[in-house]
Amino acid sequence: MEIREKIIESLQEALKKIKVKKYPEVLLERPKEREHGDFSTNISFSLAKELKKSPQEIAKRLVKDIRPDSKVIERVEEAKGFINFFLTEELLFENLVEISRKEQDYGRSKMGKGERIQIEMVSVNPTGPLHVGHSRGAAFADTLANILEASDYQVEREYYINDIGTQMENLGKSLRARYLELLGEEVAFPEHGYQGEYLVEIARRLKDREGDKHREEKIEFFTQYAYSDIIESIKKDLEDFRIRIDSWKRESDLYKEGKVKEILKNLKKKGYLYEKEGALWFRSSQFGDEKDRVIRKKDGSLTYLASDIAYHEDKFKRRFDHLINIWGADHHGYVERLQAAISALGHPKKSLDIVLYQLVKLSRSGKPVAMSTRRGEFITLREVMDEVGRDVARFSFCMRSSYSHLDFDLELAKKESPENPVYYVEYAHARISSIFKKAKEGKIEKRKIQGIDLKLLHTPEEKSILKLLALFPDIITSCARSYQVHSIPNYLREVASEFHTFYNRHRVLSEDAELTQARLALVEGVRIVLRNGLRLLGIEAPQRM
RNA sequence: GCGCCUGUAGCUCAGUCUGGAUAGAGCAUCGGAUUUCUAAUCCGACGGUCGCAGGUUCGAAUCCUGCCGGGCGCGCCA
Repeated sequence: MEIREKIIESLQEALKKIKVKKYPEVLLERPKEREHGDFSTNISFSLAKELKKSPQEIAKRLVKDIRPDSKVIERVEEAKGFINFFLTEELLFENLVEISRKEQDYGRSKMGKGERIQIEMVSVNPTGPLHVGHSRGAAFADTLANILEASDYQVEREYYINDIGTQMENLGKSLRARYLELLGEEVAFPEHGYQGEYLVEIARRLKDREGDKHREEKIEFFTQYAYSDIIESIKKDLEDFRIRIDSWKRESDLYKEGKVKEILKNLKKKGYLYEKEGALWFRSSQFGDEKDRVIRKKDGSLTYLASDIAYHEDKFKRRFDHLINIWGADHHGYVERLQAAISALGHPKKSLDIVLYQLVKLSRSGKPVAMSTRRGEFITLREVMDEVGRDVARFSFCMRSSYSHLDFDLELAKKESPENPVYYVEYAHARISSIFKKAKEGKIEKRKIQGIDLKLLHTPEEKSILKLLALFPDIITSCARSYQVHSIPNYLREVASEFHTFYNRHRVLSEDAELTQARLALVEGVRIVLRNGLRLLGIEAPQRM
């Protein structure tokens, strides 16, 4: 049981002695001031009105009735109406033992109860390489997936490939133009063509391998060729960025399997489709969308919405308990209509969550960098990895709320790299590894934690560390609840900071053999938490730097 | 014009969901610390009308309304 729950329980016991119509929810917060305890609650304020007593009075009364579980709560105090809880040392020591016992499992919880969640992530159109904007979404989604897995959800990560439509035709036309160019023919570049250098390279590879034998080939051939080449490079990029994808779903398969037709039939049967001005419309406004949407155009071709609805119905058929889509904020206009479709199909609106992330505002030395896949102006994920490194990129992209507009300056990220938070955290880990190496060299053998007198850890620095380490599971569950990840990097920074402070004031390896053992146990706890936290971010904790 | 996100220290951002105690970090700037397990470190100082104006409340960065600035989106495009 979490510490938090234990405190809440003891408070609820005391609350029973006070008669009110409705008991307010007990909310615990972490006070900013150390003297306000380890946890505090403002519950007496919410009771004040009904009881017609001052919060101070109520708090005092509650404090008297709280029977501090001596194993958890050292003491409870009333202060200006707040109730402040101070944790016992024993609890923190016990927690350290638990960290050491659970090791890589410390921080995991049973929150999800094995529920199946599918996360749709990245899903970049296969018309060009992944660029830096996509990589924020990828890093964010992958980390969120890791967090949910650590919270006992079964997660499938899926990449949805829009591999049909006008864009693919334009891609084929563009490759054909580049190929013919290389063969010395003069061709007009297609109007909506993709101008990026990568297509020239694909054309060159095609020519080098197979010469001019595709001169008369149809567009379809070039589309397929470009598609395979690009999707392979996307897979490689994701792999190198350590993004795991479990399932690749192609839009064209939905058509082949007849699922789009099926969904139209289904919607029609339910009466959610109607003809107007030669087109077929979906009554999305009935389900909260601002207006109805076209699902089949005048020319008979289907819109994206058609296959998207089919796609989501397909997801539900695959029996997930919950769906999460991670989308760039530029797609937010699409959220309502998809939610409308989900409702129309009879699924609870809550079964699909769409988490948006704001796009990265990329700059170089303060100058904005323009991004456009079609014009071929972009910084690729590959370039970011080469330039600032995978770990810096992943950490930076996850450090902020997905809702905040992230500024990412390439030069700054490089220049500041020695002071970059990710190195700060990694450095703490490397220092600890170094201590253990040194201990080994000095023939100091770390004993089992059960036989160590942890009471020797009594300095303020040691206590802060113990308290902070105890919060780790809480941080993870709150991320899992909110579908946000930025508390992880921020928490790790805090852990590293407490460790560095401790390190500068105290020695781990000393003449005092007992104290040495206790401190080795402490820094081992820090090491485990840092490593587990970094793993959630997809970053390997280094032994040395 | 409408919709979504956003505005907190010189810069980049936590905190806003669930109102609470003196609004927190990092970077930058300035000053200090090492005969010691990694100085990619530590300690200290400086720095705030929480965009503006109202409202609700015992209490507002947090909730409500209006306004202003920034980003994104708003097609029978993809």
